[in-house]
Amino acid sequence: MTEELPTRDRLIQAATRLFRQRGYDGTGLTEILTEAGVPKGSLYHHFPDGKADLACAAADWTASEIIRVIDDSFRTAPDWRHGVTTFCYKMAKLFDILDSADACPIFGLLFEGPDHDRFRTQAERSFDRIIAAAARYGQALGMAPDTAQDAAETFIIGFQGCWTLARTRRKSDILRSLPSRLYGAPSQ
Amino acid sequence: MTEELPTRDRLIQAATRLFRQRGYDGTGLTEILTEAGVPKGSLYHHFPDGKADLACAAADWTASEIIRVIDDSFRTAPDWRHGVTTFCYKMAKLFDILDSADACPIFGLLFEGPDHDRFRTQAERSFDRIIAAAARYGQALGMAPDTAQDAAETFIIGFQGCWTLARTRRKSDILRSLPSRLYGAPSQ
DNA sequence: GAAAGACTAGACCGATCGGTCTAACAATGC
DNA sequence: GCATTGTTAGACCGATCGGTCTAGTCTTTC
Repeated sequence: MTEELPTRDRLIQAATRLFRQRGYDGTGLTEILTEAGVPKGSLYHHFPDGKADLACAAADWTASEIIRVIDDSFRTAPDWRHGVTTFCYKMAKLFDILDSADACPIFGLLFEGPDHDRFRTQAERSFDRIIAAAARYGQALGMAPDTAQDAAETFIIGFQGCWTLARTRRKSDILRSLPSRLYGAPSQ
Repeated sequence: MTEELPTRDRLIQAATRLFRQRGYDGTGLTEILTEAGVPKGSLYHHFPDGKADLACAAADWTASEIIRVIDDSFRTAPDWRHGVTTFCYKMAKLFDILDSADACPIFGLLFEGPDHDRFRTQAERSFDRIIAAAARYGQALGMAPDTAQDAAETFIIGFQGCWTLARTRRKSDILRSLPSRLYGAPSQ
């Protein structure tokens, strides 16, 4: 018996994939429904506010996935740099596996969408969750709370910038270059 | 006599503004035309491929504007860090003047649009122009060519990441924090 | 002044858009 | 078996979408 995802999850995952490729406004509900194999009535049942609800769920889900990669990368890391490096290598691998033209739905939410403030708040929450997850590992590795928070922010800022440039150039090596950019910066 | 912009420029600037706020797919031609005060026939005259042409022109124009800020920031800078710092302060000021929810159209192009590869190529070109402009100042300040290129990439990667987080949090201070993140990184 | 090219103007078009809504089916509890 | 709740199903709707196209005006050249 094939493991079948609940309807709601099928919608979220289909939406995540399509929002990644086309952005929020560039993705029509019909495409999502077709990919998820779900009728329209079900969409509004599970997400009463429709497309916007779905987008926020997609961002939450994506943040959770990224946090999972952070967990896998930092759990056994001997130091911060090692954790960051492992994360970048894992994400670079994902980048190669997925179509490299795909964006992250969290970023996409920032740039578009009718309900501007809602999306910005959702993006903020998603970023904050990711940064907090990384900061916890910073602390576990011996950093003071403020230092860990700063390090985590810088890491995620840099990662996000690298992801964007990597997508532009279609080169996952840019993701792998993040640790040396942050921790082996050129001297003045 | 009021200085009146040529039609083409009016279209580009209106598009730049609206793409920034709403993204490519979230912005309709009617809105652009209304804001620019230009009829539809003119749009297709100046931009035969329509909306996509206009988006690419908007990205080019935006890159030129960013390069202008780089020029203003680095022209009299005594060292690299000083140039980066000035740039960040100028952009933070712009961030406060403009609606902070606005994105940069270059980023927007990456996440959406029907003609995917064209937009990616355009974004690549725009980013490369910006990075090259910064790298030239790195060299003028005494860096070896490779080092200057790396420093410029890291700077733009970091800036772009900071811009995104600043937008999420509606705090221009994140932009101002970039130099200390890059050049005063926490030690391991 | 006429011709050609550049540019403006806006009606029209088929397609897609996201949301609404009614009907039907499935699951659970009594 | 019936009632209630949860969930699926898809037709329908008005609005918006970007592009096409014809007609008109303006500018330049001969």
